[in-house]
Parts: sequence; C-alpha cells; structure tokens
Amino acid sequence: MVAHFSCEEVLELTKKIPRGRVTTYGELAKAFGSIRFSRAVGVALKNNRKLVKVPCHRVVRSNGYVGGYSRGSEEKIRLLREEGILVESGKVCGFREKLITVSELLSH
DNA sequence: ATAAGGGCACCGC
DNA sequence: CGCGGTGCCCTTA
Repeated sequence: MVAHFSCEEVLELTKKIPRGRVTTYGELAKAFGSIRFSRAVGVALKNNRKLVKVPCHRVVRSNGYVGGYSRGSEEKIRLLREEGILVESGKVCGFREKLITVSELLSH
C-alpha cells in the first residue's frame, strides 16, 4: 500500500489531539493508510519546527511508554504532566483511557 | 542511492 | 506474562 504523506500532513493531524489526551505513532500511521508507516510518522514529528503549535509530546508508543522526543524524554514527560497526564516509570498512567483513536481524531 | 529514525507486531524463550 | 531479537520497507537528509 502506498500512502505518500508529508511531514506537514502528520503535523496537521497531530494538532487535533485534544489537551489531556494522547495517541500513538501507530494510530497516526493508520490515518494515512497503514500502521506500518509508524516509523515514518516518528521521523515526521521529529522534524516538527513549530513545537509550540504542534503538541507532538501527546504522541506516545503503542505500549503506553512515552517513547522519544527531540528535546529529550524528560521534557516530553514534563509537558505531559503540565496537562494532567501522569507518567510513572516512563509509562503513561491510565494510558488506555486517555488514548484517542484515529476515528475520533478525524471526526473532530 | 544510502543511512538513520521519537515505531509496531510477531515469535521464541 | 515479560523480555529480547527480527522483519517490515515509510520518510527525510
């Protein structure tokens, strides 16, 4: 399956993640056609130049662990905590409940 | 044309 | 159930 999406498109979608919720690289990838684009999504987010406008810190790993961040995982965790999302041992507390799916994201 | 990257799912132990 | 290894074959530099 060919998707062809750019960094810009990923950022647009990321902007839709509401405050206090999180999603995963895989979920974003699904929005572009297949979960196997998850890697590319990570690269696209890393390329994010408008860190304030795009909440890329709300994108975490599918297993609940926060994953990486261009400014360091510590910073990512700090930003999440500011929004009321608690992280314990590198893992998002209540990950399942806070997770927002592609369909929810697209119907916004 | 190549390497690296903020990942995912599956398998074996 | 948890951990490590492996294939997948995307985008950007």
